[in-house]
Amino acid sequence: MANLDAAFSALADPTRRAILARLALGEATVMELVEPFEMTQPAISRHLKVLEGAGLIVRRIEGTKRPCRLAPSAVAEIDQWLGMLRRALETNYDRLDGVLAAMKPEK
Amino acid sequence: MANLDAAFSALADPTRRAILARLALGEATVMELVEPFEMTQPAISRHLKVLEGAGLIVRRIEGTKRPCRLAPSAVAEIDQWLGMLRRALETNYDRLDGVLAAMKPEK
DNA sequence: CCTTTATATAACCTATTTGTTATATAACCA
DNA sequence: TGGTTATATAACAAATAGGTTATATAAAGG
Repeated sequence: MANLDAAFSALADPTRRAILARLALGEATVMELVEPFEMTQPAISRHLKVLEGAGLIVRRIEGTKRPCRLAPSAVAEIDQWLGMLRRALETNYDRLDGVLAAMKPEK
Repeated sequence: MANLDAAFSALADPTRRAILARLALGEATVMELVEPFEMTQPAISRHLKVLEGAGLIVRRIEGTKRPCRLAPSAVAEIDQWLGMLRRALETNYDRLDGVLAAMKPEK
């Protein structure tokens, strides 16, 4: 699952998560994404490359601009993997509940 | 959200995801976790430290052993953040559906 | 006690990440 | 056509990650 590597790794950076949060509000150009950060344009361009590589965003070409927006594919894959963890945790909790329930009468 | 940094970053490594998948089946000691990998024990110990730091696992002390198991906290936080993305994507899709629906009659 | 077993830590190396500045490209506009 | 705007890329530095081997620690077991 090389894609999960890229997706989780992309999400590990707070700047990139902030970019995704911004894109959740709608499409934005590179300069619009640069504006809120205290960071140079090349730095943001590279973050965008990482996000695109991870399948988290897609870009159109519109004259000299490259508007970005969220892509659905990667999120689904991440959700699926986390689902495994979530189910395991629920199971463990159920088991723990069982243990606690069994202990109660003895007390 | 420094915790999300650590959690996503921890999940970005395939060895660590494999460890979590193993722990989803139940508690395991360090040596039990080392066994399936072609990697030294110190390497796995460090992966465990990263997972613990991210709040993804917890450890007991049992004599000389340190059995690990999944911890719930971090997964919930990740889910919450991804939920934001998920909702945004659904909204965009709805919007796209609307656009397509509006286009149909014109064709 | 001494040895073995389970785990952690230190020192080290290499590759990758993340920022920078400088520069290239390519569309737009006057 | 010549200047401006939007974006990408290259070259570089500093920090971090992820592995190794060697060694420390501490409980277990003869």
